[in-house]
Amino acid sequence: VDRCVAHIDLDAFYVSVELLRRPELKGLPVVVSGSSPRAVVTTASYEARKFGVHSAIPAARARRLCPDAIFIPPDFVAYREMSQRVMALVRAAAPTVEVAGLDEAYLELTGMLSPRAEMRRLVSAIRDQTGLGASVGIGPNKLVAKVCSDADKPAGFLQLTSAEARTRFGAEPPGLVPGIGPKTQEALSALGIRSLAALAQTPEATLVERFGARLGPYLRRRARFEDDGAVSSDRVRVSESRERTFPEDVRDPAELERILTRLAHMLAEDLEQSERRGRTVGIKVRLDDFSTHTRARTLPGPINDSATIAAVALELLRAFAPQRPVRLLGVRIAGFEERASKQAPAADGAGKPQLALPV
DNA sequence: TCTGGGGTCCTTCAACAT
DNA sequence: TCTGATGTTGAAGGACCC
Repeated sequence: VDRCVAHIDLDAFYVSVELLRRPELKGLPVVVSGSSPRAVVTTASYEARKFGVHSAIPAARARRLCPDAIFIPPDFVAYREMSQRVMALVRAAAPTVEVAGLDEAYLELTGMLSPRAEMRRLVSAIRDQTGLGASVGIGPNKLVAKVCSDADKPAGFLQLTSAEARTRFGAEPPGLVPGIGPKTQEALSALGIRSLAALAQTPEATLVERFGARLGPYLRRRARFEDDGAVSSDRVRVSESRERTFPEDVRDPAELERILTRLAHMLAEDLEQSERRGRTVGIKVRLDDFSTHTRARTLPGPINDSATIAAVALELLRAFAPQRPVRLLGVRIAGFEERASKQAPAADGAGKPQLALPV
């Protein structure tokens, strides 16, 4: 049975939602980002990208790169609402859909007579009913589908086999492929491996030696565009957190405790509303040198009240007693109790190893 | 000049159980 | 009883993703 998977990705999603409300900005460089001195760009319009403004760069740098850009603060409520409208259309197009963020989804199309036509219809439906543009990739697995949707945007539509993907992207750096980030790419480069083709041809033993028994073979499979990961609808949240980066580092312990208490309340509010309880409460502390530290404690039973979360979090913070100015503080809960579950068979599709690479 | 917020999952290590 | 292999849990740190 030949698999067929599609990946659909909304083009410049946040910016596009903003342009629906403010069409007079169409054609201009538009950037969605927070305004704090430490904010980063969440999305840039294609006009802004010409100036080198991309997601994840500091907003201050974006302003220098493109002083004429229109900066708009993010409105996640609007994006979530629009995302739900789009995903309803996506789910109507295939029985198995994996939503992978507000602006993208995988569709299992195996066995479908005309996947291309179906995806064309879906893109049209999204455009007609929401005004948003989307790019589509189709392939024998999620990896090929994802790389294809990315390669051709905006308004892309690309279908490749694994062999075709190897040919087309062989000269690209390994980081083109999802799952190979900056650290891994750097480690590969140190081995002289600077392209997907080179990675695909590297003996497995070499990669195992450097990256371990799981990550090594995984990297080689990625470069060969092999992927047996399942398109899985029902994914359950494993943890939930609230965190804040301060405009300026905070040293005062009392101030940190007030902030942590507030974060605990925000987290608890959500948990109580959705009637979820967890056993593990943790904190996250990022210091001025950007080192990140976490501390956690598992309680005898599940809880979700703000008093308990705050109490545990404060204890953890006092025990950690940061010795440097703090840039970010967060609180997290995990270990949720089973939800009145219709047990799923946990049909795992091959894990995705990721490894810490010293140096 | 730095580097958000919300997540997932992997690895390592220690403690403990079998 | 001692020792080793092996599994489970929890904690901490990281890599990576959108």
